[in-house]
Amino acid sequence: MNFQQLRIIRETLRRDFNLTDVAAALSTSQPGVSKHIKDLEDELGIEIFERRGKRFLGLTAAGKEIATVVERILLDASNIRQIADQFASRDEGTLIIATTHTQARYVLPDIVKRFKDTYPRVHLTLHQGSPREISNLVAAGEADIAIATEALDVSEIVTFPCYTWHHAVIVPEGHPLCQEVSITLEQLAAYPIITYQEGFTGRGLIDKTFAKAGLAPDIVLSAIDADVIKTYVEVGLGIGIIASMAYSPQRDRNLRMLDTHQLFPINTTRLGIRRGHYLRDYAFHLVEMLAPRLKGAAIRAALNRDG
Amino acid sequence: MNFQQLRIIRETLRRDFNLTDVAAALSTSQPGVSKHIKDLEDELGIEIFERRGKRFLGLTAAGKEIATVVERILLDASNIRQIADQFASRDEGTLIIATTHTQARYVLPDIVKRFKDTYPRVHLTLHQGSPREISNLVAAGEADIAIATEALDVSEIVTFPCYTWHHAVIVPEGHPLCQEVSITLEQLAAYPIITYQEGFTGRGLIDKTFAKAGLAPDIVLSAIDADVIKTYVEVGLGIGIIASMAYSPQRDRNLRMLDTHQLFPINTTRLGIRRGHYLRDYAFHLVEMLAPRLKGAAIRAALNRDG
DNA sequence: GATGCTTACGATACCCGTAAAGATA
DNA sequence: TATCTTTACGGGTATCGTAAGCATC
Repeated sequence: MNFQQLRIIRETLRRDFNLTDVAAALSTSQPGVSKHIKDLEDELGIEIFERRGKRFLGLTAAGKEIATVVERILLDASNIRQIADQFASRDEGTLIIATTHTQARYVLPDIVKRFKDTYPRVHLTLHQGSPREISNLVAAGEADIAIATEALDVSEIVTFPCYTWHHAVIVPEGHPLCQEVSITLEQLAAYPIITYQEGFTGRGLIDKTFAKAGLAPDIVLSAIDADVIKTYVEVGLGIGIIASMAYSPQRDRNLRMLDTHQLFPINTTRLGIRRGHYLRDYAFHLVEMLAPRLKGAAIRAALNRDG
Repeated sequence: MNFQQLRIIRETLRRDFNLTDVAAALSTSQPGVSKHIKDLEDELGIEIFERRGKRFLGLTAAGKEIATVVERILLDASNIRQIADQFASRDEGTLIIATTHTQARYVLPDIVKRFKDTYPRVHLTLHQGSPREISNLVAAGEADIAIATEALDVSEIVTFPCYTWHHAVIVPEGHPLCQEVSITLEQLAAYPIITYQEGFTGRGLIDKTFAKAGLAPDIVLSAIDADVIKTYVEVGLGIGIIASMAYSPQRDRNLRMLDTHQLFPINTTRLGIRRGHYLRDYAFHLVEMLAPRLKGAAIRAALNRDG
């Protein structure tokens, strides 16, 4: 048994049992991949993969149990490298954050700037994606930290509350709703609405809120990001519901944000880290910038629980 | 990084940083060991071991963190082999039990017989040793299951209650205590006493019981096993305090066991398994024979908690 | 016929063991 | 001086990549 064999097992799962893809992903030859699998199966005396003829279809029962252990070994192997890097150069290295448009555009810029100032020698990478994509990146160990409001509840990932926020309503300058002192859901539902797509930035809670009130709002456009929403609110397609931090009086001069704190429930943006993943000290500092309440030691402990 | 390097790291800790011993233990050459360590340190860019000149003294700070991960990787590697064996041949394999004299001599024979009948193709090995030795064997992964009343409370080992028992007093036929209806600690303390050594078969509880009653018993002989104790009770050196299951009316015709249930607190014999260790199905059956209350699924869950 | 896996084979690199030298107690 | 580690070197093996062959879709 060697690490290359284990890497091949893992990659075979990720590449949907196509050994040609596996070879490409690990930048080696396809026959080599075949042989490694065969060698390992021979050594263990069992078949790890289900086959029809020469095609690979999936895992055997034994393969399923082995796969989880293989994942853990490879995670630990990368942890050893992380630990070494940590001691070799405390303030130098890489950090990959996977996050959504909302965070990347409206929340992270300040924090990233502070982080870069503190750790100029850390190579910080941001990966933007849908909550689901983010979640997969972190679960696969391809990103260190996920920051999102949705879709982080998978078993491989430990999440921590980061900060809370509310949805707000935006309307064009001079819109009738600007006159109202206290706005109700019924009033909102009377207008065409532009907001996030299902699965993005708390859309689920918006739907639930209207449904609970027995209202069927007319969603004329669902977008992935607040910039698109604002654009169409400006042209008068409807009123917008966005995360409040996406509104800035300076930038959005043609728009008004209405106080609707009481209408929609609280959203919690969470950060997610892969269970068992070793994080560099500077990563914990970033986490503390994001959520001052969270302490490095507590996070380390949570990451190693229930391995 | 490869597995041989990791094995060498682990063995270096176990052999107290003597590379010559490490080479012998892994049956390879000492220069090879040196080179592997150097190669790994170069690859990681840090020193794992503290050195004075050419001598190895201990782990560096980085080495300490890495060592725990190395342990886990090697444990998982052996788990993969176990899983493979499990699927290759469900009722065939090996099982190593580490236990004390008391268990091996008076409790396990029946269970071992039943187990051998059920699983004739499993190679069952018993390792007898002191509680401390047993504990080390299981923690090092050299035995699968520990069975003992003492010394299993180390962090690497998960323990489960197995069964409970009491200490009993044995005296030679015709001893004055045989006349007494209800015996007190004071009466016992009036005679010379023969019992277990410190750290064996509940000796600690015996001492505590007398101390609590303000008594200072005269321990004229401390032995490791009940057979030695019984021998000296027979020759009249004193009265014996042993685990009740060590007495058999048939075998021990020259001795009488006195009912002292109420005098000494309950002892619990526990079984211990290394945290994260994968056990074969037949091992769980043995556990169920030892403690019918314990269920395989619950044990598997406990072994994987708090990795 | 296109895609995907296995077998065959030669070059390379890695790993191991022996021998000798150097450091430490 | 005895013990222990490092350096140096040669032989063997494992790994890798290319090329060809064969199954599956």
